[in-house]
Amino acid sequence: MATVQTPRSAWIDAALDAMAEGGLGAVRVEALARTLGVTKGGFYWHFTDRQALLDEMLDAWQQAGTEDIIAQVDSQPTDARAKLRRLYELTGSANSLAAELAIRDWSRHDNDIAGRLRRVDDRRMEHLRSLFSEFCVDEQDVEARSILAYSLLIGNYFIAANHGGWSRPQVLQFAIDRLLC
Amino acid sequence: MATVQTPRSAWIDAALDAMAEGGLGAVRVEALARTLGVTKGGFYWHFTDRQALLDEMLDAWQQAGTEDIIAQVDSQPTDARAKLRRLYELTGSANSLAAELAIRDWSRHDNDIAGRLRRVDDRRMEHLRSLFSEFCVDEQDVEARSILAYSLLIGNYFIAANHGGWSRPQVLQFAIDRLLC
DNA sequence: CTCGATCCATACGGTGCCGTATGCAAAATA
DNA sequence: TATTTTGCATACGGCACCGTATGGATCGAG
Repeated sequence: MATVQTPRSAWIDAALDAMAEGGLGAVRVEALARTLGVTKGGFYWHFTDRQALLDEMLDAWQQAGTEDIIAQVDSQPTDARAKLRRLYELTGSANSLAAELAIRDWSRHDNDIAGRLRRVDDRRMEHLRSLFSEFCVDEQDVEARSILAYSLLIGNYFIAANHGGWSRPQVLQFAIDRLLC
Repeated sequence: MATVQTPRSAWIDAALDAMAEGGLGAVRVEALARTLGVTKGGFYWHFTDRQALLDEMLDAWQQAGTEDIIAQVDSQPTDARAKLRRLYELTGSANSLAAELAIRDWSRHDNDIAGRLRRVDDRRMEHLRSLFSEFCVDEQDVEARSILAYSLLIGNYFIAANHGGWSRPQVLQFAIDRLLC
């Protein structure tokens, strides 16, 4: 076979999946090896140790969770309101947010992770500000809508509540409509 | 000494503190024993096993994170808007939300935890609905504001972004003002 | 003062994981 | 075909934790 059998990216993807399902504690070398159908002998050929995998996993998450999504949203030839609605569609379908809970949890007791998370949050908030600024003049209003919109993005993923007669997508629409006044 | 030396509640408090700082993986019997200045010999006298501690810890969190806060907010003889502002003050100062990230992370791969979390989120959303209903007539508006307010509560704790010239409390005020129209 | 209950110390076996060492087979290269 | 490189298997030592067993110390009740 010309292609690599289980490339680095396979380990990184498996690590992200494990992180999404079981948190940081589930990102175990031997467990990942089992899901990939190999033993950890191969892992330590690709990576020096577990920390190296975690670093590359975080790099991949940072890229996919910010720049990739932002580029996909901004590539649409529409106005800011449509871009914001598109943003909620993308983050809802894609599972790029799946590992976020574990990473945010992780960041509380790891300064390196906290720094990465701050850069991600800053980048996303900056993007939201640029979108809201296209139809809001008051800077305080822009900042308020941005933090509300970002909180809604996070909350929609993290909150498990029911909504009586409405579905979650419906309630999400109500909230978005209110943010886009 | 007439009082118990290290009662069950001491173990539970220590467990919540460890959970808040290091997540579920930090709630270790031997580590808690070290912080309490004893050995795990005492732990296994109070609790049958680690799971029993986790159960009681979750019971305490559920009570403190919902009913205690709701009672404290509703006891004020003010209108709904003032109660909502008070809610943000309480959740900001108290560290009852400190363990939330770890619990939300935990809930993704544990059905028991997911059920507890759903009850907590439902209870909090129900409380928010009752408050917003006091000055909003439209039910969709109430639901939209409630999910936005709850998301903001969660987001304020989970999001690490900076806000340029503004402080986080300032931005929080902007957002709250917008929710209370 | 005795005695039982309460609370903890110490020591142990078992498990799951990390990282290393070494061997081996298939593929690339020459 | 001979040789190197690539990717993984296997086996091992070490560590941290869980849970158990057992003994000891302290305190209140009688």
